Amino acid sequence: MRVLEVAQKLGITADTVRFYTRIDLLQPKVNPHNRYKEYSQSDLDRLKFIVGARQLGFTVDDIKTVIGQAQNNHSPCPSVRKIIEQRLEETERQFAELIKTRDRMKRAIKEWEHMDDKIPTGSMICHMIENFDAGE
Amino acid sequence: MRVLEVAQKLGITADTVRFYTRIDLLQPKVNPHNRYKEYSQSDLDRLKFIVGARQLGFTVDDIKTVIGQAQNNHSPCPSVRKIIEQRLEETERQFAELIKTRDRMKRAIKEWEHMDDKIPTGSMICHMIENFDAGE
DNA sequence: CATTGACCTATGTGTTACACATAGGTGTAA
DNA sequence: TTACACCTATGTGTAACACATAGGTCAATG
Repeated sequence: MRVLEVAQKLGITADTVRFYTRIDLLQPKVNPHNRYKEYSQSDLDRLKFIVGARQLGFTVDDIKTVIGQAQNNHSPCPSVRKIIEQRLEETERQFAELIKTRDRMKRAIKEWEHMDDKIPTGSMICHMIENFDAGE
Repeated sequence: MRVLEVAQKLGITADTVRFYTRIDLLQPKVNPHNRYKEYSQSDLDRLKFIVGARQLGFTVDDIKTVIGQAQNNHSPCPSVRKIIEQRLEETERQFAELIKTRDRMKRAIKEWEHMDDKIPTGSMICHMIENFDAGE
C-alpha cells in the first residue's frame, strides 16, 4: 500500500503518515525505482497502535518509548499506565486553563455589547481590552 | 527598565518579553554601549495591552493587526469584536475535543485496572491500547 | 584597584505534531 | 503519445514561546 491508502484506512492524512515515517516510527520498504514507500500489513498494524495511543493523549515521544520497550521484549504496560496518568494530569490542567479563557472571552463579549467603539488616544489602543478585568 | 523588570511587573517571563520584542510588537530603545534594551513607560503600556489580549484568546498575529489599525488612527474595536467571536468558536471546538480526550483517558484507566500486563507478541505492542475502543 | 561571583543580557536554536509548497512520478484515457 | 488529473518525496513553515550559550553588570571582597 502507498501512503494515501494507509492514511485513508485510518482516517488520517497522508502527511501524518509521512511524518511518522520520517521520524522512524514506521519503516516501510522503499521502491528503488521511484523511491515511493510501500507499507505492509505490519506497518498498518503499527500505525493503528500509534493512532490509538495518540487518541489517548500519548505524545509521539511516549509512543517511541513504548514501542522501544516492546521491541526489547519488555512489557510496555507498566509504562503505559504511568504515562496515561501523567498525560491525564496535564490534560486536566489544560482543561482548567481553557475554561478560564473561555469564560473570560464570553464575559468580555457580553460587557462589550454596551460599549462604544473609540478612536485610539495616546498609548491607548483599544479601551475595551484595556479596561477589561481578567480577574486574578 | 530592562527586560526582567517589565516582565516581573506583568507576571510573565523575560523570554516572553524578548519574543514580543523580536517580532517588533515592542520597540524599546537600545543602549549602544552594551546593546541592552531599555523599556519605557509606553512600552510597558503596550505590553499590558498585549498580555490582556492574549488572556482573551487573541493570537499574536491578531494583536499585530489591531495595533496596526490603531497606529493608522482607525478604531480597532470592530476588528476586536470580530476576532474574539472567531477565537471563541475555536476555543469551543478545542474544548469539545479536550473533553473527548479526557473522557477516553479516564475510561481507559478504569478499564485497565482489571487487566494484566502482557509481553508483546507478533505485531501486538500493548494489548491494553490495542483493544481499547476509542468510540466513533 | 583588581577580582570574584551571582545574576543579568542578547542571540541562536529547539520544541510539538503536523500542514503546506514544490518539483517530479503515475496511470488512464484520448 | 500526449494529455491531464492525481499522486509522491522532500524541504520548509507554523505558534508562542523555552532553553542554551557566550558575554555584560555590579556590589562585595582582597
